[in-house]
Amino acid sequence: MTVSKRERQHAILELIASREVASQEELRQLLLKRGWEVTQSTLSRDLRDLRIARVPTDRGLRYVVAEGGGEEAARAPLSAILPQLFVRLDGVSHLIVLKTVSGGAQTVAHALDREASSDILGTIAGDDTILMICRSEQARERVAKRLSSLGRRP
Amino acid sequence: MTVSKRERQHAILELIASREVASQEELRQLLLKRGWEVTQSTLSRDLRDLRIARVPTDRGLRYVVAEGGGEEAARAPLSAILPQLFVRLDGVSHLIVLKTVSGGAQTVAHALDREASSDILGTIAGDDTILMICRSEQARERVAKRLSSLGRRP
DNA sequence: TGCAGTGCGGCATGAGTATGCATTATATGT
DNA sequence: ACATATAATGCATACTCATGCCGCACTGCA
Repeated sequence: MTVSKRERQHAILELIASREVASQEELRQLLLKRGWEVTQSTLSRDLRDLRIARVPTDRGLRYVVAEGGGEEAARAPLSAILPQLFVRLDGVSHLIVLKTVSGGAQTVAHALDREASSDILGTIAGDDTILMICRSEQARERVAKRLSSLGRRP
Repeated sequence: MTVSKRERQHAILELIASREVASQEELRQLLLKRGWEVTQSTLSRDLRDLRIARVPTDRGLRYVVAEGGGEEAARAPLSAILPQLFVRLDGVSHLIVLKTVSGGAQTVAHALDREASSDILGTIAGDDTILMICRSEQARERVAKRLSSLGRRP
């Protein structure tokens, strides 16, 4: 019964939103009172589907709906995404400006951040442009060289 | 060593912010590589202190920093929000790059703007990174010093 | 009507986390 | 410096959650 699953998950969302639920067993009891009889296993899967997490609060662990409906951006390595998204690159002083295809900046910036290069202090991304702050001009040259070659499609 | 606890929790914050961590055991291994040797118990407590939760994502369960007060934090002074959101800071020339937990950059940037320091020409914030343009290198040093101490959690 | 395909959900159990208790380190008062 | 109060942490274990496997219900199709 697909309908019952949907309704149950809906009930779960309402419960989580309206009270403090600390465990799946507690949630199970609450659902029981409303006529839903399920096992902890099912709740574990429901909570996964609904992206509901158990977060530490002042009053202990509580289930809450994870924000942002979950993060975006595939966690692919730079080498995998850059050839697809790279447009061009330029630099001056400690700075590099990297252009990507429209909407690609955040993805590339995250990939860059994940590499945690000491040459790069940080990145700031808009929609299709990334500003990278490098530790020095030498660092900038190294980074620019590497990104250029990575960005060059295979 | 009280200091070590603070530093360790800071390291955890950075790790969580920059990689996908699926379990406390995995986190323990990562910390080991950086010279921190602790048990899972301690990590459980650290994660509680830092309000880091394990949320379901497309790629499985991952630890993420739970969002702080949100609206509430929006008007709080820098000294109140920075300890919660600060990850690390670095600077070069006239620039400071401040890393925050995911989604924290806008909040911190607003707080910075509200302080209207003449040392800072302006700020640009992405999702988890803020670029601050300072009036001079001396100004940069002053600001960096202050932010570092504010960011150091109590 | 019979059969393959798909999804849901229980059961059992392993994976993963939280915590009471005891110990050791650190801070505070005299 | 010594004694006492507090905080930090490890250990062992109870608690809680995630998941492989299996059966059942339903669907589409020949």
